[in-house]
Amino acid sequence: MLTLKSLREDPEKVIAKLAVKNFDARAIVEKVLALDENRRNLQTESDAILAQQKQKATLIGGLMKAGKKEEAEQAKQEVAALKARSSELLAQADENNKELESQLVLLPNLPCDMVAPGKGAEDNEVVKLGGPEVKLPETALPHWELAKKYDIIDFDLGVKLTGAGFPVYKGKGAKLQRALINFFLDINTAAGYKEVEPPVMVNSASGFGTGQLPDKEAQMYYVGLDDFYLVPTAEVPVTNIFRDVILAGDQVPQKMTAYTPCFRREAGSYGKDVRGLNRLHQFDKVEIVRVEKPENSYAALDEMVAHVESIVNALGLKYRILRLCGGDMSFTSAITYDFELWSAAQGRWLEISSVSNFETYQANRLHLRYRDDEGKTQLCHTLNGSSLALPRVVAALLEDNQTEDGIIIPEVLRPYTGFDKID
RNA sequence: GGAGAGGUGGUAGAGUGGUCGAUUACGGCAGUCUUGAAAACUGUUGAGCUGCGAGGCUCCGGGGGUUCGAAUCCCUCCCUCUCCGCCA
Repeated sequence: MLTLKSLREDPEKVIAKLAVKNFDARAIVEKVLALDENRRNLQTESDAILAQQKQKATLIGGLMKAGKKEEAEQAKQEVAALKARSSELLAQADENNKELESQLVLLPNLPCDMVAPGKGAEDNEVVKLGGPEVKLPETALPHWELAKKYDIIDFDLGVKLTGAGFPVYKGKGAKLQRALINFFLDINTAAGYKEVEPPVMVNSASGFGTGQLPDKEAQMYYVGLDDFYLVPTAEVPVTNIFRDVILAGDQVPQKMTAYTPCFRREAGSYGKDVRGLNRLHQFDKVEIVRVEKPENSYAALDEMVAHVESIVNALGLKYRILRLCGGDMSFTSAITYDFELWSAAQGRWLEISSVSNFETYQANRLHLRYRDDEGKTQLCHTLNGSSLALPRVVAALLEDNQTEDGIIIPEVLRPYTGFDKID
């Protein structure tokens, strides 16, 4: 969430910046500022009364010891009056501050200066086009047909076991999943990211820390009996490693990578956009997460984009990189680059990675700070990116690499798969 | 899941109703000494909110309660450890 300080210092900038995300923030900003002012007034007043109460309590202790019972009784009466007033003020403050927080979390992160305004996906800027052109045989099939033809992914069986969006990978299909996960993890660790294997269920504090709660609650699977959420991305458990942490200056940056299955309810989605592997309720993803000092976070972002691009290049697939416009960016992001692979058989681009800088937005929720050169605590910047999400990589790989006699496995994956063709 | 013991600052570990944001040790930082380092000695060393400042307030796992006063007593939830049960 945004810091109160940034709102107090320049509310008009906040409103103008959020307009880039097509978010009309004026009403909320004004409400927050009023609540903040009220918060400080209530605190000033209650602090003064609490100070008096404490003084008197100490006094009473002395009187009791000295055996001056009557004076002590008198003082107790006085405290009772103070206490009535202070508890009233504290109750008011409590209510005020809850309201303040509930308003504050409604404000999305500010887009950074590089982000252009825009309504939706059609306004995103293509910053790079790469990879080989795709030439498909006459008989080219979409991946869901290929999956059936070679018996490598069974969507119907998943429906039987669980429901739509929970495919079963079989044979070379299953092996390919494992190969991709290992390949991604290896290339990430080689680039200096530390591998972690986090839980795939998190508590609500973690859900709040990265911004899934309260606004995206309906996107997550919820285990009610234990009050846990299935992770929608490894970003949640990995970033929350740093919740309530103050890092020493030399402990920043932190670079982590993790594989997890990801669980998303995707309520209300249907149609050909969700056909096959295009959108699933459970899918595999390898994530990279970084914690940076503010002055380094944009260099880190560029590095992450270049890193993801190197992975995509290694797979030899046609891709493009988009810089998302304000209207298409996520709630918590300050800037996002999306990677898409071209699916010739479907005639559409498939998103396989999203790399974002959150600046202090998550860190403020997480209470993630570092100690600067002067020994002061400062909020860190957090970043993350997919490197990569598997299903659409598999979709593009199956479709773009199909030949008359099978699907060709990219060179870099062969040490992991142990086969060079699916046939 | 059952029984018991616990959760205190970066760490270890005191503190069972009053001047305790908390003894002490270790660690960290600064200084003295030293050619330099170590050792020794001295000082310093939690976080947040608030205030121009002096200062004030809050926080001893979370929440609630008792009391003039709570780290300390009560209730409740969470977590850790030991034993038993179960089990990959």
